[in-house]
Amino acid sequence: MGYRENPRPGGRSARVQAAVHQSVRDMLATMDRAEVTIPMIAQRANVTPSTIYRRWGDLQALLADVAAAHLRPEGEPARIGSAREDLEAWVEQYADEMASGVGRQMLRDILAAADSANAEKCGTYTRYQLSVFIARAEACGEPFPTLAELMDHVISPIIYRILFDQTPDPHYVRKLVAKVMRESVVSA
Amino acid sequence: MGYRENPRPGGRSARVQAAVHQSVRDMLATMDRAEVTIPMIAQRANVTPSTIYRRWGDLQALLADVAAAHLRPEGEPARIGSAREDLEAWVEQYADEMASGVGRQMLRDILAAADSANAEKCGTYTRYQLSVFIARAEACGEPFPTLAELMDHVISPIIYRILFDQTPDPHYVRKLVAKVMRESVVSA
DNA sequence: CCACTAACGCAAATTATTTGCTTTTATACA
DNA sequence: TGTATAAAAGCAAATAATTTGCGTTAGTGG
Repeated sequence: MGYRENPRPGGRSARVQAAVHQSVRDMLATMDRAEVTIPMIAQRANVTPSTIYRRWGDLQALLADVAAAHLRPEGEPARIGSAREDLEAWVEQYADEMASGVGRQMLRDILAAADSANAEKCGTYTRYQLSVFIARAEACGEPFPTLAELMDHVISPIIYRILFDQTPDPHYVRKLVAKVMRESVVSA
Repeated sequence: MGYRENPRPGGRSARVQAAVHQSVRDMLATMDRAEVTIPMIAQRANVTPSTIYRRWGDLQALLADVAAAHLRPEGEPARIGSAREDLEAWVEQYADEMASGVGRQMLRDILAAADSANAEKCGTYTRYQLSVFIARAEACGEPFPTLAELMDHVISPIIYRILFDQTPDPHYVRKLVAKVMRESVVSA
């Protein structure tokens, strides 16, 4: 009865999941989110609507699932130079992606879902990425903010602005990073 | 054809709006959000479903409207002592309310709506409340953070935690306020 | 008091969702 | 290799939500 969280790769279930996810991405790219329906997604994915209803429950949950999958990091963030430079580059790209139309919509879909599992997942992704920079800095003996400081004073303000409709521009993002770095130096 | 944003008070339209809002609040208090439907809301409000569909569009939008109405501040925040004390008390209550089950759900409803007008409204409410503390501090010559500092380093982290499922506890909230106050003193 | 129109009610038509039952298909084990 | 098993998919009927056209009501301004 229960659907497994991570279907065995290559199985039928995995194929259906991939087809449905792809279908959702296609539709979101083509048309307005408000006119996307489960029957349409099902048709494009060559699947019956009831399959989607049984597996995901409703549109909200499906969209949240697709969004979370998209937001999952591919690997470790790029290494350019110092941990600070790496962080700056990463945050700037993060802000850009989240503030884009698609990114914003994904955020909303994730937060709107009744089940907060995807939201948690997202937070975990971000914390993981940041912890990589922290580890690098530590390895070099470079002074660096803590994870909590980065989450509270860099990530949170960016996300807040995006959600409440004030796009964070690159200059603003750099200022946030600069500030948190300055404080970490002082306290070190 | 168009529905006016603020119906004339006392008119039929205003009565319908009040009845529907009340109905929504009643239902959210009684039952799970997932089982609330427009036909049910309509019945309890003694209104036809089509009235609700025509006026609000869909459940998301209606819930966002109700939530935004609930979040609108009643008046100026309480005056207890210094601006700092006032701020501390207010933020603590703000965090509590937003982190509660109902508050969290309202936040989500507001953010999930296709139209971001309600989200913006909410942000404006918060900024307005904070600006009152700033004005008070200025009147007393008390050093105080700027609006941007408060939004970025107090409000944003609180909201982020709530949305991504880490309830901010009172101690954490006090620390945020303490930190932003400390910095404002340094820079003054 | 009358004309005007935004907003509502009603009901039929459409569309989405749920559900019981059947069939398919991976997988584990003989 | 088969064969048993169970998870997940398909199908179709039943239910529920949404949309829409049209007639009615009730505030508003003349």
